[in-house]
Amino acid sequence: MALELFNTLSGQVEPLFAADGNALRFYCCGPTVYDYGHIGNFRTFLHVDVLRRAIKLHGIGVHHVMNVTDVDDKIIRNASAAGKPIGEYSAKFEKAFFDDMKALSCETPEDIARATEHIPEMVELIQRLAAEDIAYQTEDGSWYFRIKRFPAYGQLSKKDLDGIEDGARIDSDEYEKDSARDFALWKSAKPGETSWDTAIGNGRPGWHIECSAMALKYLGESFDLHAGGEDLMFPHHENEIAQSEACTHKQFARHWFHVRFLLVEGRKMSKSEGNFYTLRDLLLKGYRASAIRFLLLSVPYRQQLNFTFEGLAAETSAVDRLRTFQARVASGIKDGKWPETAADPELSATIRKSGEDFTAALSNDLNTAEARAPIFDLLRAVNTAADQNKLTRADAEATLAVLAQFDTIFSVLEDHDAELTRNALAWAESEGRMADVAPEVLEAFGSSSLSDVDIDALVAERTLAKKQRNFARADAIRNELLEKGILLEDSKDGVRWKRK
RNA sequence: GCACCGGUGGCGAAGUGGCUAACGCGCUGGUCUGCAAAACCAGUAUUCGUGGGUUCGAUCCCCACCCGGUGCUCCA
Repeated sequence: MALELFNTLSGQVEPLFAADGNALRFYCCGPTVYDYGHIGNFRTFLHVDVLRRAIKLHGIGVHHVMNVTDVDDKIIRNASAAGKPIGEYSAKFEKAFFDDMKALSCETPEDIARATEHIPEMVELIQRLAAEDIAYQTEDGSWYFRIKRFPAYGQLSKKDLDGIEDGARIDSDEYEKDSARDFALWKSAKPGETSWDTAIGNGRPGWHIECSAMALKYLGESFDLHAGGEDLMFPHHENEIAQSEACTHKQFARHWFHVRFLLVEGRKMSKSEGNFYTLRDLLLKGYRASAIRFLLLSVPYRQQLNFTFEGLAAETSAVDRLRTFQARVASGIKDGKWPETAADPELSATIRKSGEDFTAALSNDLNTAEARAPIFDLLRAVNTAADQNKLTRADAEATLAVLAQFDTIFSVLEDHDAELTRNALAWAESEGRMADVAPEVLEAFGSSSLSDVDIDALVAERTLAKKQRNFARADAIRNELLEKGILLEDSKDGVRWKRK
């Protein structure tokens, strides 16, 4: 089934394909590295991750480029406040960003392009625009894009510029622009600010030009898809189109993919609302990275997601159930528990269908909500069969294959959660943020927490007490461990424990 | 103000002009257990914001209204 995706440019769901018949070339607007990434940022990147995984699942290669904006007003402001060069300042948050992406199991793009490493490309682009009289320089040395010279302006965000008042909102240092809507390509150097001395003057790039320059460099003048958060549609992406197409006279990106903003507890996430969360905040509160990923992907990308702590708890349970199920089926194969008899045709068909339904839902404009359903259908059908001793080895293996396919997209079945929480704890320690750590997290993962050896010893003591039918002692140990975040599970194969 | 999106069970959420309105979480009951936990099973919306209309038939189409959210400026 062909992968179909909504295209902001056309306003329609369209088949997605690689124009060169080989790899699908796409660009995603990445982070501005001035602070730690928040869950809103990651909702976008997570859905872009699903997009790239879905493309690959359809047997199409990907060439994914993501930029890192490592120079802009906020970085300059924050770096200067911290008394650091902007490079040192932004490097810290760039590393944090990629660590977070990894924690959320996002695949790494084929190319990561930093703005500061592409100044010559940007300068060249501005020169080409200047040659066509589309870029012009103002008295202070800044360069602007003359929107009047690009009639298609507004095509992506469906804006009719004629209806917008010209002359509104004139910035004090932008008074020289021909039109208030003209946007900056290059900002002339200000005293004390980082700048580059180039053929078009001493200054630094405007925000939009980096993406045009880098996309054209890595993906060519015309490529398949361009992605980002919904807020970037205007003006950022509109400006990218204008700059690039005015220069190349070719269509920039064919397909545009925009991810909607999320709400937190029903409101727009903002620092003033007190509902602003970075990934690290959540990990320190004891929420698992896998549950965060699963929640952020639970609602299709074009739909507003309401991020709540109740939802996070729900997804934690859901991920646990899937993992337990996978372990049950896999260990049964290992132990030779599932007979190698003829498979029940009905069950085999159900297993096959769940895989098909999964890919069909995904092909349908990446309907991640719909794609989850068949996995739980599979879980129920196979568990029931296993309970009734009707699960065969062949069906068990087929089940694992479907789960693996599911996980090529959702990527939540492998459990790295404890390790990721420990990493976050280590970070909090090094940054002096221990006050943000929830007591339970400290209890379960902190330096004073029980070691595996301690736990095993207590578990052994409890098992002995149980054997002696000293249930009071056994229950006391169980409660003691529970208070420290250790959950015991008695099974026929012995006692398992896990950290909550 | 203009524009856009949404309002489906306790919560989240999919979906369709007409079969029993997915799925997850929760809850209730059951199996298991020394008791629990975990796991598993079962049950859990005669109904899809309100009022009209179109239609043989609407949750799904049209109109109006109410509510929530978002964009029009930096933002993923």
